[in-house]
Amino acid sequence: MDSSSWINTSLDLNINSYRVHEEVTKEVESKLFSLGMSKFHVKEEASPTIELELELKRASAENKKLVEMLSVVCENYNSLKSHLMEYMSKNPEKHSPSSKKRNSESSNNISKIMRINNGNSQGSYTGEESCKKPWEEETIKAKISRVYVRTEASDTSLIVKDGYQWRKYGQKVTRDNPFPRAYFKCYFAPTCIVKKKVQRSVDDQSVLVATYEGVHNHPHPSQLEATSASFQHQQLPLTR
DNA sequence: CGTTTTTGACCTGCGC
DNA sequence: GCGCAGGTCAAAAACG
Repeated sequence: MDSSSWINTSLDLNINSYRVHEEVTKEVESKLFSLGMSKFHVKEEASPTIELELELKRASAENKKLVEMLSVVCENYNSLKSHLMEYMSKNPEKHSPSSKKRNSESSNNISKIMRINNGNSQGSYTGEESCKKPWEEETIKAKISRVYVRTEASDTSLIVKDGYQWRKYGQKVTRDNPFPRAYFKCYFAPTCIVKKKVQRSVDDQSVLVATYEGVHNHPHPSQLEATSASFQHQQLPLTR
């Protein structure tokens, strides 16, 4: 269980709630635009302005409600998480890794994350995923996420920079895709069982599709660096 | 010389 | 049961 991914998820939820507000605002603005009104026109024409202001107020109220709902969901989620942790610590033998079975890519397991040119794919999951039942331990272990990374079409390397340390253990050409698929294992932590498959997209050759299986049982290397840096910073006055 | 990557062989699950 | 396809292993090659 990677606690950092849980934290990130709740952060994402907060971001999503922020986006709700942003989207509502944009929606109202686009409505204004479609009606052929700039912000200046709104000031000039009284009756549609009132109507729009009312709509904006209604949207704001709705947004506020959604934010509140999200915070409640987050609270419930965190409480469930702590219950799960408690349960797992009491029954560790029930959570040993399952036998080597092929993980079927069931649709409810897959979250598609589109990221172009950012090179950072560390544990970010959709809100839908964050609401998973905590008792679905196996599902969490087999958690599959996809990351799309745009690269130079001429670049033939299958390297997706995400901060983690990966060791390539195989390459295969699959039937549905003429481009080879590379298989990687995370070796940042010896106990980490996360795997990654990287293959060039059939539709767009400049896009690399990285499929992550499992959840890292260690923090992201960049977080470790930050932690050790802050630790050193705190230690400095003592070493004097 | 140690580490990483490559690549062919082998294993396993699934569909017929 | 058989064949196929995807996934993994491990020896050899490449690299720093």
